[in-house]
Amino acid sequence: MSGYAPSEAARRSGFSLDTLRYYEKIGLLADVERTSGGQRVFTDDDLGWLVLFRCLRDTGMPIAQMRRYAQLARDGEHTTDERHELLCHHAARVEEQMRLLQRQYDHLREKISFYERPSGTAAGSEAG
Amino acid sequence: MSGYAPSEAARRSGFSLDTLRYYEKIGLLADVERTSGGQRVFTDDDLGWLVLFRCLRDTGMPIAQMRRYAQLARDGEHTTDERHELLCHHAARVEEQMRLLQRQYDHLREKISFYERPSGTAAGSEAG
DNA sequence: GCTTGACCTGGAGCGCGCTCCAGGTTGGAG
DNA sequence: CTCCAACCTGGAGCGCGCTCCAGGTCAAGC
Repeated sequence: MSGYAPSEAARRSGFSLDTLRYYEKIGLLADVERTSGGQRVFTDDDLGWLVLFRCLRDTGMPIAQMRRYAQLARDGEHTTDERHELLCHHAARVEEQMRLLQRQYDHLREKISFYERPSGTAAGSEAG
Repeated sequence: MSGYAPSEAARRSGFSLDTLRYYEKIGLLADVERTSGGQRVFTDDDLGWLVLFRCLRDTGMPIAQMRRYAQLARDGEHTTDERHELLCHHAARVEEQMRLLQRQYDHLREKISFYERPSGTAAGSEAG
């Protein structure tokens, strides 16, 4: 149930081995277990963190902020308010990001439509 | 109507002066006009390109691909099919990007909800 | 016991997209 | 004519997030 070799953790999380080591090195993952010989053993809990990191990374959170979040979580229950706030601020940024992406996607689609309509007028400057 | 000083072009495009120079240096902007003394003069057409570059950049297109598009446009009418295809492929990637962003945003919102619901069970591993 | 592939460490290197700098030139206001 | 802010060039440097490397260790299968 728990206790994954590095390669298995990489497969399940979608992060590379190097990235897993890197995340530990910079303090995103802390206290990763080891075998007596020193090889890493990832738990389900670690995997849960990795899922969260993927979510935050895919939504554009800088690593420094993920570190902060992880540190707060390690600091205990009394940091829940701050963690909550951190995630909410991030969510707001993501919403803005989604709006911008949608807007620029619409521009792109409009641009594409000029290549598809009969052969008419070139509306915006060059690049028709 | 046309003929903007660098600072004005920067203001209107939202790119920094350094970025405008950089874009010219790497061949995104070509044949930017100059005064007799060598200072740049940006045209409405240049501004149009910059608007396009911002759209492509904001949607995550790598600069190498923007260069390719710009070069094709300079190469003339017979490249319209290829340009169209390039933009369509990019649009498809943007759609995928939007889906991923939405999915991860939903995860994030779910995570946030655990901080907001009464005080119940910690569903996903740690980081509650 | 031996082999072999997965794993370890510390540290250097990379790819991207700018950003900054030094040292010199330009050009419009007064 | 003088001044000074805006501009020029070539090239170095940066911040991010990994990614790769050398040289060595571990552990499961035969």
